[in-house]
Amino acid sequence: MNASRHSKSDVLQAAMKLLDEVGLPDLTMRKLAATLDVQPSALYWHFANKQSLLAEVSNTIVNFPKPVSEGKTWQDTALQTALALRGALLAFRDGAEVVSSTLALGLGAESALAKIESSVAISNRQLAQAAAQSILFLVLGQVWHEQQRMQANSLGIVDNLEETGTPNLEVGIRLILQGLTEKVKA
Amino acid sequence: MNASRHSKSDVLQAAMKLLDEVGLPDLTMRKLAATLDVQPSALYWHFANKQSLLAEVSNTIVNFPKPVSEGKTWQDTALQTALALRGALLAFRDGAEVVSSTLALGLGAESALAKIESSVAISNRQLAQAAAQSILFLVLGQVWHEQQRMQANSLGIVDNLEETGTPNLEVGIRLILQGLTEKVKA
DNA sequence: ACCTGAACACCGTTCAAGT
DNA sequence: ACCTGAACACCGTTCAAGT
Repeated sequence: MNASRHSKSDVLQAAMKLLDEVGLPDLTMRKLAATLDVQPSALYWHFANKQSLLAEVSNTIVNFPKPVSEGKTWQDTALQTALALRGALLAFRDGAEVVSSTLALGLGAESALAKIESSVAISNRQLAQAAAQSILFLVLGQVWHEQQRMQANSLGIVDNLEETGTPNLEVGIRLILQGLTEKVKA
Repeated sequence: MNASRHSKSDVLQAAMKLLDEVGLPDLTMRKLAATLDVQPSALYWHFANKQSLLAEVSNTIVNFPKPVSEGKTWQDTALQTALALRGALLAFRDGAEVVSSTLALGLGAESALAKIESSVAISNRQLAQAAAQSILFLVLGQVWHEQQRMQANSLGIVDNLEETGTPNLEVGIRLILQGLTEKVKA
């Protein structure tokens, strides 16, 4: 089906496609190689190891455009940025888990934090950083939860339908922004 | 060294000891069996699978006493509860990752959320729940990050010494509590 | 520049059978 | 009640060699 050779970005694209189709637990180097009609060992010419591959997958997932800030309060911009991150994570199966792990290992996806942090337009940068981190973890945690439920539901596990996805997220973000606003006022 | 047979709680204890010694990636069923002088298959008499084992590990990790609330504002109690959770997660190697995963899969550790939620003594329970979830994800995300850095450092990876562990966490929690306080006042 | 072939050192899990 | 033995169906990764 495909006799030609592959570039690094071919492998990355195939990885993201496979991730979206089968989820993170089934995204193995061997299955990825199979989709490219190649031996597993061939992948190691393009990427040092699986973690590096997943790091680039993560970078691609969180590479969404930063919402414009014209004519909005910084609080609005920050909220929009957080929701844009949520959307980016939801665009790929298990996106939140992939990005969380990469971030925890310090291997990539830092732009997610950077975008949120730059949207928090207050002069106390130390405070802005703490708030941005909080928002980041909140979005990652909530979306991870949400995506896991999606998979559980698709597998027929009934899961006591306690649907509190987006509302809770937005409420949480607003609480942080509210706290920030008060703290800056004082 | 140990010719006697084992109970379920023996296995659980051994799992937690091994986790603390070698970390989550090396906590395998085969290695766990070896520490008990038993075949890997023996573990499956006690636990249906590895996830169930990790769920019980998670439950044990987050089984810390809820701080007393006498003579404190609910904001103080909530903060103390969050910090107690932080301490509980830090008490075991990779504690945050273990608990995060179990929570995401919906297999256990719900008491962590319950304790935080019950400390948020406001009448709007919907709001309290959103805030509690935010605090939970914040603590988990931050401690995960922290524990990963600990391991990276212990492996000699220099890691640009950007030490912002506890301070950021406490700041983030205070922001949420501040936002909550304002919202309740209004 | 990109891939094969073969191997190494592992995994989680099942299941019949033993005591 | 608790465990063994043996197997099944996988993993990630390395490395010499090929084109």
